[in-house]
Amino acid sequence: MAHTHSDSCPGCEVPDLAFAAHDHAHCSADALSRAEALVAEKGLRLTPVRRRVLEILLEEHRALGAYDVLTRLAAEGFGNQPPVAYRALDFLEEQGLAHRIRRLNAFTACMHPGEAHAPAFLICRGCNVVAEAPAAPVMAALQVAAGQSGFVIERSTIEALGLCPSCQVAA
Amino acid sequence: MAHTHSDSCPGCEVPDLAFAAHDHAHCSADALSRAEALVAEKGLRLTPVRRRVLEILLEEHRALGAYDVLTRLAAEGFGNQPPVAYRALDFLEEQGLAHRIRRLNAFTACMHPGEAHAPAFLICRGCNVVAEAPAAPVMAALQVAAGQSGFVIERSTIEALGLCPSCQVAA
DNA sequence: GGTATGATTGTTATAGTATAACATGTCAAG
DNA sequence: CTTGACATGTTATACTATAACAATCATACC
Repeated sequence: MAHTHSDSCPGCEVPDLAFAAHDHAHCSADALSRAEALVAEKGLRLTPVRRRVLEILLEEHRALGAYDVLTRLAAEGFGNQPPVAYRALDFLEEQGLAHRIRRLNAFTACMHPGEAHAPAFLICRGCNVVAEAPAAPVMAALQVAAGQSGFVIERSTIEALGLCPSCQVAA
Repeated sequence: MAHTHSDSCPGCEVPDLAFAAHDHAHCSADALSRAEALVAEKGLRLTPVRRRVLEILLEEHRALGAYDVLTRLAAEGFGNQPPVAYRALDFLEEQGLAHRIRRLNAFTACMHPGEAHAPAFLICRGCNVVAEAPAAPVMAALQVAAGQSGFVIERSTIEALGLCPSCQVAA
């Protein structure tokens, strides 16, 4: 691993790196190496398709549709049928290396793989950037609301649509 | 309006009525009359299709897919093409009379129309019941998380998948 | 090395969700 | 009674996702 997530990564202390100027090459190389470590640790395989899909997602802080990913895979000689993309995306999601953005029917790379997190997403409708926000307090509040009626949460979806700082200025 | 939401409705004080035994005929008649009042207030029309779609959603505390709704509409002599259902559902959602449950690609009637609320949903994977939970604290936490990076939230999706009390016992 | 085993990928086919675009009909204001 | 806005119906199509099976690859074991 390049670092322990708090040192030497400009912006990693900031809740949502994605909206701020940052060394993107660094932040995605970092996520990739963490991904490899995590998968190896679990005895699973980051095969070429899976790895390439993760790289594709890491290339941007936007969410990509399964068919967007598929198109790029096909152009590189991988299979060109939907299951090829969906299976890799599902694998990445199960391993916590990518997240599904339900509002967009799309997927985005996880920027904090390995750290336990039920993430919250900030989706800018101006530039389409998707940022992961610190969700612990949000989850806590949701747990309280659910607990009042004895409901037990297994998975949760927390997404906010709005405008990032830059796009507010533009508007 | 049958009541002001805090009096005489057994369960209306409970955060999520849906999982508890309650007078469903009452709670849905109530939501319907509130819906009519709200729409009239805005100078809009609760046409037969729209009204019927709302009634269909109110018949259960589950989320129905657009095509489920469409099937029932068609059986009653309304149009049988997707836009008929989607337009009514979109209208209801815009007016805050129904909500889209993104995890399920489905829609559910709003149980608290008129009260300002960015709702949170508890979705039971056992019995498929969907309950609206008090979301103010959740939204507040989300606002804080977003505010840390200057992101302005316009709409949000908060959904939890899990098990309701009854289904926990069953499992 | 050979081979059984399970995981992964490729492919075909189809299911499920949603919207664009245009024609027709309805209603209320003038 | 006509105009204009809104609502509905219809055709066609786009987008998203999965089931089912075949072929391939990797690994562990003999």
